[in-house]
Amino acid sequence: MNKRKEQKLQTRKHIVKIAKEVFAESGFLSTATSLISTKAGIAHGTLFLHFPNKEALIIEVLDIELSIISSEIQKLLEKSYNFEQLLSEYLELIIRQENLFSVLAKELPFYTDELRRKILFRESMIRSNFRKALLYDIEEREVRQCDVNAVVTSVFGTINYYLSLKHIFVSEGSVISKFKDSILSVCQLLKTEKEGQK
Amino acid sequence: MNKRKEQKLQTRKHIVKIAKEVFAESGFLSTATSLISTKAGIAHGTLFLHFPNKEALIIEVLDIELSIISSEIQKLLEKSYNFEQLLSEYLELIIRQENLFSVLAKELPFYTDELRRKILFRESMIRSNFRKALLYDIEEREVRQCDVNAVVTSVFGTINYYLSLKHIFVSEGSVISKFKDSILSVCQLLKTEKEGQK
DNA sequence: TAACTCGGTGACTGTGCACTCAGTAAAAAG
DNA sequence: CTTTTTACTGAGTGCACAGTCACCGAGTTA
Repeated sequence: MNKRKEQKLQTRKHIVKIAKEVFAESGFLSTATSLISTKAGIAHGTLFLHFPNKEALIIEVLDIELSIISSEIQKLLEKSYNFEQLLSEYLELIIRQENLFSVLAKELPFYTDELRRKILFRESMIRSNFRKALLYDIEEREVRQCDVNAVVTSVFGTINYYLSLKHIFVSEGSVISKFKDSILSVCQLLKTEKEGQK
Repeated sequence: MNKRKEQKLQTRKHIVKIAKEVFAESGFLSTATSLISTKAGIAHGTLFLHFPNKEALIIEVLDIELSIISSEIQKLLEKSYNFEQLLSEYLELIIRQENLFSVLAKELPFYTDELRRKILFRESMIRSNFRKALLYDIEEREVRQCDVNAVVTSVFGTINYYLSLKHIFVSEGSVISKFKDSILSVCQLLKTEKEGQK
């Protein structure tokens, strides 16, 4: 009862590890399960012994990735930055996992409801933190009055745009790195005139 | 030599007409050619008699649609609006063809180079007009100094975001209608303090 | 009218894919 | 040692889809 369970667990872990790599490289939707099994050095059937179907594997991988991201975000928030610094740090976080973020941005419209809900749920939590930061900045008179929701959506939309068309904007390396300053430049518009007018 | 050519032309036109409808409804990528032939009331093979492959049909349909959009944009430009009005009119234009725009926003990352180039070429022309309008506004002191490119990309990114996730934001009807005011609210940030501070 | 042309047909082919299942060998249980 | 359990195998199945081709029949030409 020991050696077998141990082995099975190892195989499962190994599948998840390889799947994570392959998915981040080629996307969840267009990656064939047979590719994962080949890369993992196991039979195709073995995959479906550990996961009832492809989607279950995707969900497993995604849950792991999303919780890692969430905990990183949490760390950022504890430093209680203002909007601009929060955005800057968030962009750095994306850069570190840009392949995955890019895949999600591209494929999100085509996911099943469950997958999409998971992703959008995390995103909405992150957004609410950005809203809070912005509202605080406004109270502190660091930032002009504005439609907080509109600003946050605009920022997320812009990031999403760069990520989903990543391979058009850069042939290799990070899009977000390349356009970080451009994305952050919106913050200048937000600032009250005294500092913003440059 | 007459009746046949006539008939052939009619069939071709009919295919394009039906394809336009089905593609706008279900997207270029996920629409099966067999569905188009069924809806058009012709044999599956007939389709490949008029078009060498699926992509050729897509290109035909897309070229027609894009040129219609281009000419509409041209009309807008002749009225030489400022940035805010131009954006407002552009959003109205999108609303009129929102299904098509939504499909393009979603699928763009997955198109072949040729298809993508066609779409991005039109888009880049439209963007350059937005840049011009914004630069003019800045000269006229209607608008603050800002990173023109960043602002335009941000606006297009936001629109793209709403379009690509349309079915999440609204169950039916137009997303852009719903969020038009929100998208336009960025223009308030652009305005010089005298008017913008509200 | 006979011979030929050609637009249209739809069953068929090939491909890529998720998922299955009878069989195997090694571990666990008796 | 024998029986049972089980992780794993990989050829096979079913499906969706783009694209093909031998054939048909109406239109055109001689």
